[in-house]
Amino acid sequence: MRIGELAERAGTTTRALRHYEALGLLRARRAGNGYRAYDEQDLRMLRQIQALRAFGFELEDTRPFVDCLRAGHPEGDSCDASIEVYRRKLAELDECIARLTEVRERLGSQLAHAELTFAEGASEPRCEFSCEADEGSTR
Amino acid sequence: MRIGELAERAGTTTRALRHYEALGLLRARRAGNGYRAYDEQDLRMLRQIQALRAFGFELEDTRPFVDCLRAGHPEGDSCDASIEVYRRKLAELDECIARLTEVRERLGSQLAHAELTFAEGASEPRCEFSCEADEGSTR
DNA sequence: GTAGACCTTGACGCGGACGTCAAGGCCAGC
DNA sequence: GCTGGCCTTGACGTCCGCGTCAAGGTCTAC
Repeated sequence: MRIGELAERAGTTTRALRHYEALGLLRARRAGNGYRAYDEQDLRMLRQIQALRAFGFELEDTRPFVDCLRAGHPEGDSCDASIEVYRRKLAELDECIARLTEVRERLGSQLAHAELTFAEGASEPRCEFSCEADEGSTR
Repeated sequence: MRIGELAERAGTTTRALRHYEALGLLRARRAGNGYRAYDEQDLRMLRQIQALRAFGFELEDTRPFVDCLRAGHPEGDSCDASIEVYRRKLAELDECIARLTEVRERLGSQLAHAELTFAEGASEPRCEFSCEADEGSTR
C-alpha cells in the first residue's frame, strides 16, 4: 500500500510516516515510480510505535521494539533491548511521579498558607507538567 | 546593581534576565549609560520566579506572582490572581500524576508479561497491544 | 489531453526557555 | 592610550514531533 493508505489505516499522517523514515525508524521499499510501498508488517511496526508513543515514549525509545519486530520476533517486546527500555521507562516514571507528588504537596501547603490571608475563586485543570526525566510531557 | 551581579547573586544567567525583560516579566530601569540597573526588590521578584519555575511553572504563570510583589504586597502569593494560579496548577498536577500513574501500571504489566513470555522463549498471542488510549502525547 | 488525486523532496514554522555567538559601546586600571 | 571586563542589541541554534506550504512528478478517469 502507499503512504496515504497506511496513514489512514493507522490514524496518523503521511508527514509522520515520512518523519519516521527520515529517522530510519520505519523505512519503506520503493515502487518503480518512486512511491513508498508499505506492507502489513510495516503497519504492525507503525502500530507498535503508536502504542509506545501513547505511553509517552520518545521515538528513539521505540526503535528497539520496531527493530525487534523487523527481526522477525513475535512481539516488539520479545527482545532484551526492548525489555531494557521498559525497565528504564518504568524507573523514569516512578521518579517522575515521585517528584510531581512532592511538588504537589509543597504547592498544596503553599496554597493553604496563602489562603489564610485571602478570599477565593475557581478554575480548571489542564496537565502540562513535564518531568525532567521526561515521561508524560503532555501537550 | 548591574545584570551580571544580579545573575550571580541569584544563580542564573544574564541571558535569562534579558529574556525575562523581553517578556515584560522583570523590567529593569536603565542607568545613564544604558546599562540595566536592578535593586533588591528585583532580586526578590527574580527569586519568586525561580521558586515557581522549580515547581514546574511556566514563565507566564509566574507573572501574577511577580506583579503581586511589584504592587507592594508582602508575598508573591498575597493576591487573588496568584492563588488562582496555585489552584489551577494543583489541578494540573493531580491530573498529570493520575495519568502517569495509570501509564506506569499499564507499562508495568506490559513488562511483566513480556518478561514472562520472553523467559519461556515462547510467543503467545497477546491481545492486540495497540492499546490506543489516546492519553498522553499530542493534543 | 486534461483535471485532479495522489505522490515526491525540500525547507521553514511552532512552542519554551533560554544558549551562544557577533559586533560594538562603556568604563576602570595601568 | 590601551587592555580587559563588563555591558548593549540583535539574531540564529537547540530539542521534538511533527504541521504546513511549495514546486513539481505520476497515475487514473473521463
